[in-house]
Amino acid sequence: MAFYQCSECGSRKFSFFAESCEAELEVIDASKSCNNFRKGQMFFYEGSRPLGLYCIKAGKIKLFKTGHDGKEQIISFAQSGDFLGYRSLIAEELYHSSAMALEDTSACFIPKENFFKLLSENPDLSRSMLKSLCHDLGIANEKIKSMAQKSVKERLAETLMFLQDTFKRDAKDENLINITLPREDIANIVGTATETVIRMLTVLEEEKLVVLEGRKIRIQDRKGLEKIAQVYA
Amino acid sequence: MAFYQCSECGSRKFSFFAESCEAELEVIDASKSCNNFRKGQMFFYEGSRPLGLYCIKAGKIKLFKTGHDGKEQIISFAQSGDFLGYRSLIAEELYHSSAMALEDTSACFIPKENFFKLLSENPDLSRSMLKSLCHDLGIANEKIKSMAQKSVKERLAETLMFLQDTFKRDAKDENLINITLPREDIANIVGTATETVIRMLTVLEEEKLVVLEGRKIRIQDRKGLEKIAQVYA
DNA sequence: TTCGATTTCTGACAAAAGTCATTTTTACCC
DNA sequence: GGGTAAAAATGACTTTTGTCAGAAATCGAA
Repeated sequence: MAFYQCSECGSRKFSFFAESCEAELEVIDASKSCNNFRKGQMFFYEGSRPLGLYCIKAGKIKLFKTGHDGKEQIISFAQSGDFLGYRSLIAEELYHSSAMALEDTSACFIPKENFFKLLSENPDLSRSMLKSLCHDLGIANEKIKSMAQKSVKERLAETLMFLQDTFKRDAKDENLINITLPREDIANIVGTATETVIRMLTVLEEEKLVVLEGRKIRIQDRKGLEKIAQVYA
Repeated sequence: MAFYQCSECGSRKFSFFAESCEAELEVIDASKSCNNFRKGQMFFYEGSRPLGLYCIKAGKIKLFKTGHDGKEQIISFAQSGDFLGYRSLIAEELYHSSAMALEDTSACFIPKENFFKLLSENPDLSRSMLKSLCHDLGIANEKIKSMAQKSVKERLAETLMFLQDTFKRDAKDENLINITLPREDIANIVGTATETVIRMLTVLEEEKLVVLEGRKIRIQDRKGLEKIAQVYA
């Protein structure tokens, strides 16, 4: 397995290590291991014990929970520069969700002891994670409101914009959502049935808001989607 | 307005200041102000700028978001020992929710500069908040799954148990939910219509799981509720 | 390229939950 | 302690979304 130095990593600027000094990067290098994950491979499963965290170098990952009937609920995505699996680690809990690679992924694993040492020795890291968690909690609360109050169509519009924004980083065509998800996965973000997503996508296409290009989705009228999603109260 | 010293405060043991030393408590005392809020009074409104945070001495508060049609979504509650309004403060955002006293409440206000100073000087505070936020984010994600996958009846059962657990601290009768909420507020936690909550409560009463005592709700069969809520996968 | 499997799409129907109108009950205030 | 406004409860009906079955399209591997 190849080893990638943090100092050479192009994803570092997107990560919590963006501001870390050379000395700290060397400490991280000394404790980490680099791994490749094939599309479909699992990082961890709900209910298992966190032993550290992953810092994503390249690739895309979905984080999801599994309901009593086996249906997935996608909670979030991770991509280059993101930390993966740190929420449960810091909370000192078992994993509350599972993580699966959506494409071939390369990631570095930092064992928990080393990570906690970094955290206690670096107030800036601690502060930036604190800030990021507060932001994420705000997003989660907003999602709860959406689930409670918005229709499937509104939530789908919201989700399409979210996907566009989230994966625009290395998009060649910024209006073409830069991740290919089966309709089932989209349904598992929106929180509805696959058939309902399919029907609603057809409606959005009829309304000239999106264009369906096979499995890819093009955002045709972002303003129109925002209006439907009722982003503005 | 009376002033309460942190060192004398009975709620401190439930707060992030539980482990703070005398010296730190004096620093907090020096910067804070104590306030009383009448039932129905607002702490802050969605969209306004955080100027600090509240530490609750006594009383109960609801945190909620308002949807485009004016419907509230209750996000969480705060009670003695809880910090209020720190998520937006730390994220450096405008408030994403509003906070209203559900009963007469007494709380101390800590201005943001003083709080950030405390945070930067006290790694233990920072670490315990980090841990707590990670825990809360886990709860929020679980709620998203519930909203997406569970029926109203299942979510109501979940909510009743949540209310019992959350407010059991100074309950005289542990099976009687120790907070009186109108059905509308319960609906705004569950994420459904008021009439639906009323109907489902009737069903749960018919099934001998709860007893409705006016506006108060008694948990008759906790195990039965757990079964309905599908807490166990 | 072609086959086979998976995914997408469509239709018919069922179930869950929302809405609106009205009655009954409760809590609260003088 | 009675009157009143608010909240809870109930009923009828509508809308939204889910489910199941089956057809069409797409994708990926040989």
